[in-house]
Amino acid sequence: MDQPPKKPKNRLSRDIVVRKAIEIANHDGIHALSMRRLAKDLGVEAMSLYHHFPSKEALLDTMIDLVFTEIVLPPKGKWRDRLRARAISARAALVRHRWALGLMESRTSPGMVTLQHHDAMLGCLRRNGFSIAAAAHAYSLLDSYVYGFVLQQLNLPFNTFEESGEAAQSIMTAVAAGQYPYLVELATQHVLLPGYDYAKEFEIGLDVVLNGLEQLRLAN
Amino acid sequence: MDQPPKKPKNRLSRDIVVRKAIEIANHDGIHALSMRRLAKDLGVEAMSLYHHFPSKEALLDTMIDLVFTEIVLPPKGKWRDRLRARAISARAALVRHRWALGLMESRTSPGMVTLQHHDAMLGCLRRNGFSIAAAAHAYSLLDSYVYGFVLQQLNLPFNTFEESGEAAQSIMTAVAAGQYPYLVELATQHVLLPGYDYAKEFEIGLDVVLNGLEQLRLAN
DNA sequence: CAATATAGCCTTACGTTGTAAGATTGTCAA
DNA sequence: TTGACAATCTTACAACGTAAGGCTATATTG
Repeated sequence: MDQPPKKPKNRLSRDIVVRKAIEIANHDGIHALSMRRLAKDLGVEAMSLYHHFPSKEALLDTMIDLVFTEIVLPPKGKWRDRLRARAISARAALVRHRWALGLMESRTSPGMVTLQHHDAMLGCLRRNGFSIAAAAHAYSLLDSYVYGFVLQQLNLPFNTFEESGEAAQSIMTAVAAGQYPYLVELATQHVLLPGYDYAKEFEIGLDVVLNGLEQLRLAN
Repeated sequence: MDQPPKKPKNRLSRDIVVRKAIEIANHDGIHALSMRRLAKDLGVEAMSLYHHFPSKEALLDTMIDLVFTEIVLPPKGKWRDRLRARAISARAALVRHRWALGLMESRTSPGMVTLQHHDAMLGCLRRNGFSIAAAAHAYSLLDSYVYGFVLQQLNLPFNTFEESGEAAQSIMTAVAAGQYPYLVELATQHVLLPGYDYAKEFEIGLDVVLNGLEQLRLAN
């Protein structure tokens, strides 16, 4: 009845689990996140996780909700500045957690935090002269831009231009053959130039969108 | 040496395979698309598919490329009308194939068709008074809006409001408790009203974006 | 204090997945 | 007819999510 090094009893919790899951997804990609891998990183067996989450789906939902927690809507200030800050915050969060957008697509239930967030956004619009219809338009337009920009940023062709793959080879030959002249022009004379920052691209488009929102607001 | 019903020798081909794969994904969801299921629907064994595609990943890439084929950029007309038609065409294709957006995120190589498409878009801008920088901005803004709108449309909260689930229950109690007042307002007084069409929402935002592009064009 | 309940973790097992390796077959050329 | 080659099938394996139930340390109760 010897009692070997008594385990310190590091209990799990929903919070610890989901945080480690996000860590894995951020570090090794969402495909690397399996229940067994997650359990091992927590010093535990796979089935133990099911005492805290009914399924992997539920875990993924919780992860997304936690990402939305990182998106902040400033409570004070001019509506335009608040929406602008929130958009920038949202983009940052979604880029920090590259896996989040891809997960959103297949997720079913929005989650409390997400709903709360949407509600706050609509509130900001409604209390600043946007009619219900205009608020719907603005909400749709602004978030569409943010999500879409991130989606595009995450798999920009230029990311893969420098990659070494079999596919890259055939692409390069096509480029050399004079196909894609405008893509080449854009790459060589703009994107690949030193000092180019894609984040700036985001804010330029964002200001265009915000100008559009102002029109929507005034048009009633 | 009896020869039972001689098989008509329906040979496979990349095209037949990818088309059936899309059919399955459209009909039963992308999660239902396994190599075994796909093979069975083609009257074949799973491993036979690997003579036409090196991996499932390659198959998925090809599927996405085929979706992009459905996005048409009218070759003639005013640039604004062309871009508008393309955006509408793009949204239609991405909604027709709900799985495509979710796949884009994890895909690595763009594929010839996709690159060709991007190049045509840039060409339309460059040949209509957009500077390289302005073309980059416009390209980014327009596609971001389209992708983001579809992403949002595919998992709109309102889709799940009427669903019967455990999660829906807790949401409804929160709604009844007066949380999410602006979401409720939007739902009851706008979205859930007869005659509301989300497609119209898309075109409203699209025109705002196109107005913004015009500004970008004139500003240099 | 001892007895019992229970929450937290583990073991085992099943069906499904993508796909590696190699056998088998059907088709066409010589 | 023979041979070659391309297309298909058989078998097998490791990894996946997770159902069912067992074990054990801690908390609750008498």
